[in-house]
Amino acid sequence: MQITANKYRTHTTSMLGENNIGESVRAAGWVENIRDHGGILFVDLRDHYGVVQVTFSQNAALLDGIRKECCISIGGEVIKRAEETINAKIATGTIEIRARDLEILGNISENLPFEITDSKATNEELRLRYRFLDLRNSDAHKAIVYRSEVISYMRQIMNEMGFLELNTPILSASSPEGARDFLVPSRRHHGKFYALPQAPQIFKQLYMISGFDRYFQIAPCFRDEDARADRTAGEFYQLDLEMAFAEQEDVFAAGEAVLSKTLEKFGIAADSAPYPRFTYAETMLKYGTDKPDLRNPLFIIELSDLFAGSAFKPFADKTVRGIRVPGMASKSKSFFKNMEEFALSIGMGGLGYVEIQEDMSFKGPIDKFISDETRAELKSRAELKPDDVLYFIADNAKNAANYAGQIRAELGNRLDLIDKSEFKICWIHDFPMYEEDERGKPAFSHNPFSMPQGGLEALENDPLSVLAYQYDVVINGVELASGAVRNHSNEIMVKAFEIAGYTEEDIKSRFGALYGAFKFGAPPHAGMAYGVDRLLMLMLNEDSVREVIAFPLNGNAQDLLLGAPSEVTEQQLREVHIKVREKH
RNA sequence: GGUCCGGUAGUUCAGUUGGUUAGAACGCCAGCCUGUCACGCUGGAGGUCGAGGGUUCGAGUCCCUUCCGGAUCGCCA
Repeated sequence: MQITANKYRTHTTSMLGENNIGESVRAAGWVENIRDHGGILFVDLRDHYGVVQVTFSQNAALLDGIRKECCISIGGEVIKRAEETINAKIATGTIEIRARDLEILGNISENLPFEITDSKATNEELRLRYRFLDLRNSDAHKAIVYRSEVISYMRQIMNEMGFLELNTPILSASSPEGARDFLVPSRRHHGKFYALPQAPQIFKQLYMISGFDRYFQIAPCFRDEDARADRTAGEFYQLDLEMAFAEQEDVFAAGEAVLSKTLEKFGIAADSAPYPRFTYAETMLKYGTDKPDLRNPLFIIELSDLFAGSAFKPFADKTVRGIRVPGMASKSKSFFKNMEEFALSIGMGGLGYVEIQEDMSFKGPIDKFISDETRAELKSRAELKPDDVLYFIADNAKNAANYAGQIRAELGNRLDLIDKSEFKICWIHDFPMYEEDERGKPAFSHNPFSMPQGGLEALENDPLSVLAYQYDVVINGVELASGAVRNHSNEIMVKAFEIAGYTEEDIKSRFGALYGAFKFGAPPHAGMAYGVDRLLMLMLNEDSVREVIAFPLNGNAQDLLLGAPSEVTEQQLREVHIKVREKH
């Protein structure tokens, strides 16, 4: 990190070391702490790169009025520290600067709203209001540097793989499908609006149709939907990629390459590629979710057939799933009671279980409803061993998988079965093209632009049985990427939309750009997009995406630092032909 | 919009069955201290207990309303 020496500094803290001993240097940064020992005072001077200790003795008056977090420039001599005063915790710990002069560069800092060295302990609202102070904290600061380095490396990998970084418009058209758009009123076109892109989807497909072979972009995406811990309000970044003349396997290979190389480069111990794959149907049965946390060793098994005509009403003719929990029978009564309470809290009717005794007999309230034959089948199917517990989840076909998934996740947490240091990656593929909506009609379940497996002919079958070339990457239960082989044929597009209740005219009016472009020869193409913020969150083992974004909106989609969203002047509103209605 | 949890000093929190002047730690201010690096020691300032209303002899504590924050469901093709 070389800098040009100027009146503020000759060295950054990272440039200072034992080879500077005896030199006259100048450093600039912020006062992290002042330790006053009477005859000698120590100042920790922090810059972007690190910290160096500065000492004052006879010239202590230089520090009059100086407070923590003042921005200063210090001139002085680099001194080797005595052996017993070396601080191994900092990179510059074997030296210090004996101050000769001091210049205050900005205002004297006011009392701080929170301690910089411990800012993460403060509530998030206050941190975001003073984010420029929060980001002085070395961990928060490093997260932003790390973000820059990771993104930069991903760019490098994508370039090496022959992808071109191509930009797409920010002011674009509102799309009727998907998330709520952020709208931008037009001044020149009365009553009309731009929309910020939810994703560069249409444009990257248009790039393919334009003959560009491989596209990528670190793309900002905007969605006016409520935030979550793993989902920022308003905007987020994707590593978006698209490939022409590509099949699903080509995207898997490219997607695995960029992810595994990035994880390796940054020292994350993760599964190496190729990543395990699960079809949507498999993961819904085995893990009860389409974003399984594979760190949790528990899994779900199908038991419905064993209880088809059962005397036990709650199981009879229901979808019944089981979860074997090894070696858990010794758990306290309250543990089982609390699990049942959890089950009720998520809407389940109850949560049955049996404990497996030493002699392999079952114990538990519902054992009396289980026949010897069923008991034997359960033992073999669940591979039961003494001291195991077998949980039963029974409900209608629609809810059973979801409930079983939640029970699996809850057991994993309560029994502390999840190794937080692990990084478990998988593909989920073969998503259904359609699902039933509230009225029992087929609706697109994910992306209407995906290619149905089997093409036009497959669309003649029961819509709910049609699979799409649609896939996700999941890490530790977080949906990290999503992608698809795109439909590139108008014939299939018309048919696919017809099933979901749209006419050809609907397509022309709503998705006219793609429909019109397909008419002139579109290449088969496929792609995917990684959530950059989520990936960084996982790599840094943070619980919230907001930790890896320099200036995130808060949970209510507000920027407390700049005060967005804000009211605007009447003049501004007039220019864009907007009248704000009274709130009621 | 629903559900759950929370709001007490600058910050993080404690506060018992409703009962004296609402506490601790860190930070801040003053004094002392020449080797600390979470410096130490002594002293001090700092509170509309989110807001409003109610019950009560008495409310941080109980009730109602409301505002704010977090998690979550809805939503996120």
